[in-house]
Amino acid sequence: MNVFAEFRRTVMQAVQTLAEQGDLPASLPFDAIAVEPPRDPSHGDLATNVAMVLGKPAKLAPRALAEKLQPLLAAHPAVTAVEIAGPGFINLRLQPEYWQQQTAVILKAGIGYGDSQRGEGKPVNVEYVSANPTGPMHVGHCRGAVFGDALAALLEKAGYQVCREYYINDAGAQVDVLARSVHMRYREALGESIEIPEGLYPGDYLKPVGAALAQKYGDTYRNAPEADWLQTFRQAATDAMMAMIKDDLAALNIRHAVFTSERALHESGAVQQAYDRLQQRGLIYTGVLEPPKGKLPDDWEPRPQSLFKSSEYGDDTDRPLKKSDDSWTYFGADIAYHDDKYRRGFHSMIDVWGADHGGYVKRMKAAVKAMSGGEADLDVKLVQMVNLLDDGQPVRMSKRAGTFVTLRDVVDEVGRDVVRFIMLTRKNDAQLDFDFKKVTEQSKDNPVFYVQYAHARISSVIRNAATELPGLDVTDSALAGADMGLLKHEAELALLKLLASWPRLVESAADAHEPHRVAFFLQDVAAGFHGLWNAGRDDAGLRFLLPEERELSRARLGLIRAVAIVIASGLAVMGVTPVEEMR
RNA sequence: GCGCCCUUAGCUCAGUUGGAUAGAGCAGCCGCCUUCUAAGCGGCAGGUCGGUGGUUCGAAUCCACCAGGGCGCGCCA
Repeated sequence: MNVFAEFRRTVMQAVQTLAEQGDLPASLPFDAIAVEPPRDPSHGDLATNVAMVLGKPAKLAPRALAEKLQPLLAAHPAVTAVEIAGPGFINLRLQPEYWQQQTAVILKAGIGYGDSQRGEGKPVNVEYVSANPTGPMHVGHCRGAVFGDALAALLEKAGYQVCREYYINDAGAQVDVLARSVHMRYREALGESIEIPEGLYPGDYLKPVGAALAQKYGDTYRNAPEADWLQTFRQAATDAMMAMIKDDLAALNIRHAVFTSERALHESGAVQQAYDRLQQRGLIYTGVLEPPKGKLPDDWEPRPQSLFKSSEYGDDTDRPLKKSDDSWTYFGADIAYHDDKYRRGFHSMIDVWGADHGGYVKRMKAAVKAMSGGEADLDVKLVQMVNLLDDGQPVRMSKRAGTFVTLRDVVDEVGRDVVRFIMLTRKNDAQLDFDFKKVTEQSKDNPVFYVQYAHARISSVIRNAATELPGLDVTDSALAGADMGLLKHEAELALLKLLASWPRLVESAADAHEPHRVAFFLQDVAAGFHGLWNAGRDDAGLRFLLPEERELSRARLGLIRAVAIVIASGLAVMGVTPVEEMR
């Protein structure tokens, strides 16, 4: 249950009632009506802009409209006061009982608290990572991986049916380079002493792939022409690389449901079919592109190519689907891939890309719009760079010097939960510093620690309850039966109100495709809890465990368990495991 | 030259999709441990929301132009 959504319905019903009485025009637009927590808590529990939004269409001054609504809203049993403020805000105050009972709601819902039906089970496709299958994942892939996975979890919590998907770029020239690199390792495994030429992949991770091929084929392909072995080696190599990548992702607890191969799209004819469909719509022509502005390549010359009219769908220029030698461009295949998603029933697609692909966004959105006749929507989330630091000093990375930082290095160094949490502490389009020293520091500078510490403290209190209050049933279902009316302190009520806004946050974060909001929300919740904890130091009457007052203790244990549940629920979206104790 | 993103406290960043007096952490200053983990908490101070116009009841948020920073810019992937 979402408090704000519930009262939004109450507000709309009040407007409806006035309309039926003839006091307001019928069919007023409800879309812009919002019921929110007011920024300043002294304004009350809930604030609505209804009078200001409907003032103009109803041809009434906002404050006059608010006055008409006032008695209707005051009739709600939980409402204790309806105040009109400023330009026409309506502020509602609710009975403390209303908030107090949210404790039991949370305890009963458990980790599923905040689950929403906002998505109505609609399918959403989230494509993320999609690192080229040419080597292990490096730290640069990490943020997109975590972001995409958390976004997928967030959308699931908001009631969407989510497909986590990975696009394998196994058709370009880079996988041929991979195959040649593996052939070198194959020869090496057969006893040759080799030197990896410039332009091939030098990494040691290809040695076992070469060795396996040597085992399997002996020296069959040792001196054979490339045409004999390229396909076989390419397949073996990309399979091995994908296995390695899946392994790296598993270290982050990331598992995609669908892997789509670019090569398979070519081989099945899907690329050609997508091309044909666009051609039938008259969106393809043969033309010559303008030379690129700024830096003109030395060897630039005008050549006719197959172009897609992406400029008709918001792109800056038309884009090539085929190269001048008539082979497919990457974009050509990517259109087929998105067409394939659309045909699998996804009218809502999200792609998570690195920021260096920003120049590609417009054409891909244009393609999705064109293919689906405007039915499907693509949102591209660009994930900015991560600056790796160690105690404030930039970590220099160089493949040649062997200081290349892989995803696995980072996870091994600081742990999966830390990586996942930190990667979500910035909005996706802002750069992020990742400091090995700071992220493992146990202080409130470190948001992972701060939130985990709150959860651990609550677990500690529950453990201590056994000795302080012998015989007390501290299961959630038992605590839900406590007299929550005893939670009267201002700080307790403030914390309860914050917890009750979790379902609303899930929905707004899911709408905006912004999982980082969960991380910030959890820091607020943790701060509220730590504050309450310390209030018990100044005033012993505010402690959670009071042997003399069993019923009050039960209510407070219920409250802090509700805090733990909301933290666990948020961490679940982020893919982080809540801890029971620190170390 | 063009496109996209960014610009909020000394620093790092939020800002509930246009709401009321713009928030948090760090750094600075002042307090709080015989009590459930002080690994924490409370308080003070700190702002022309890059700039100028516009849209409206109302703008950090939307639009236009300008300035600064980042990324990208024929067939690469």
